[in-house]
Amino acid sequence: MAREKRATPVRKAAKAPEERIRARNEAAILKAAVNLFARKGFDGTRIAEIAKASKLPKANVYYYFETKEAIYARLIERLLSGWDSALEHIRADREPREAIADYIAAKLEYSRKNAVESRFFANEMLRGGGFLSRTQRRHIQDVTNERVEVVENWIREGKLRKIDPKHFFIMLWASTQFYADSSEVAAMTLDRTSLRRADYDNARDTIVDVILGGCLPVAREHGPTND
Amino acid sequence: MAREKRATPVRKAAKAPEERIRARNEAAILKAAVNLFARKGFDGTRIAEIAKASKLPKANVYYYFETKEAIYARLIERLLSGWDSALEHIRADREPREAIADYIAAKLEYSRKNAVESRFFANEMLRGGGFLSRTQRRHIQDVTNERVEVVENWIREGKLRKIDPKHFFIMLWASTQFYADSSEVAAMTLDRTSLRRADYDNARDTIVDVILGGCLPVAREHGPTND
DNA sequence: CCAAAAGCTGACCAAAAAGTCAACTTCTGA
DNA sequence: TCAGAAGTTGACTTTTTGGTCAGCTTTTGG
Repeated sequence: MAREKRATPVRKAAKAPEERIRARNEAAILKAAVNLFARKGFDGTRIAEIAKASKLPKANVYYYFETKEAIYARLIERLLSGWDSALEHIRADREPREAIADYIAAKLEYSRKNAVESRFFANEMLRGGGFLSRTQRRHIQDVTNERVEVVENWIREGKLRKIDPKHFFIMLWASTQFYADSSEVAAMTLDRTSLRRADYDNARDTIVDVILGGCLPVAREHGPTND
Repeated sequence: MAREKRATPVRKAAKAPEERIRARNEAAILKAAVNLFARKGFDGTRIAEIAKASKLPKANVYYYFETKEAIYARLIERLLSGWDSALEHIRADREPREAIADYIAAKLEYSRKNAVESRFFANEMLRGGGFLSRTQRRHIQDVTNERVEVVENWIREGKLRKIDPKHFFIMLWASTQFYADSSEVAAMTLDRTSLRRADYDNARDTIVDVILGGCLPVAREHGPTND
């Protein structure tokens, strides 16, 4: 179509992309699917369940997605695009104390608000991560290595104690991720039926406190100073 | 039907329990099952897969276990009986530095040697932990609370900084558990295809280093000073 | 040595799941 | 307005799965 579009009548209500039927239904399917995959994993999730949860006939699900794999792959892709967001707090031009505290807070907030996505990813890891493409693995490594260098710089500048940056990142990741992936265990430990906002706040304070105390070079004044 | 263990007591202890046919085959089934459950979860695991992996005909699996649930329940039970072993390092009569370091080392060693069981448990948590009985939940809470008291004592005695004991335990649990449950992510982070013993050793050193630095009261000299 | 108990298993079944399709309705742009 | 594209769906077939069973072999206590 080499013809330019002029102003069309407004009454014809050009629909926003999100309003389009395809976009709406695919979103419904993906939303239902991520919930089920997060709980039951890839092999444990039935297409019929996804259909029921998204309030569409099964045949309609097949109209939008060839296979269960296609749904899963789309979710993986969507998830990975947000992988790096929290890590962006770890920047060379920041003081480690604030940067690390912000990272922990951001990661925990993500665990609280996006528990389903976190669990979905955890499930994929339990499966062995076989669905991740070479490119996607590379991406995770690259993003991590980038931030490892920042930590190494901090150590070189004497702003951080001499610790292994990668295992340090794993600690941060694991400690925060846990509140999403294993929230039941966390709740049990805290004698609750489910986690409240206050629990996440306490988690943040404790993790920040212990991690900073453990990685900042000298005795700090952010804790009790009883000799 | 008549599939219970023998109705009449055995008078002649002919064979060692481990040598008995029933014990041997049940063990084979459970071993195959825990591997599959760990990877694919309860809903994703097929009885036929368990049969194939344990090199027994499917009907033979049913001879030993009524249902898939029965296999799963047995595994849960067996797993929980070993829940507390690592926590036993946390004793009031020990110095927190050594106790915590020993706990971390023991927990990581368990992650390395029993990765499958760890993943099995993680999968059950992802499912929501619905298979845990009230008694089993209670057990987890009791065992944890017992050790929380030890930590509270240490804090009261000034041997530990004032931190939330429960979130502290969650940190320890999460950081060590991660190397089993998400070993693929850990391996990716470390630019490896799979984790080696040296990686676990580095993990232990880093975790002990950071955790002790973050929870012991004053400037301390526990660092390995290896340079 | 033998009878009973325990163990074994191929073949089978009903239910559930995946996957297909043709006929239908709704939407869209010109 | 209207033709074709997009969307919808009940009904269908095929495949997989959980679970059963009758009859066989092996083990075991006496």
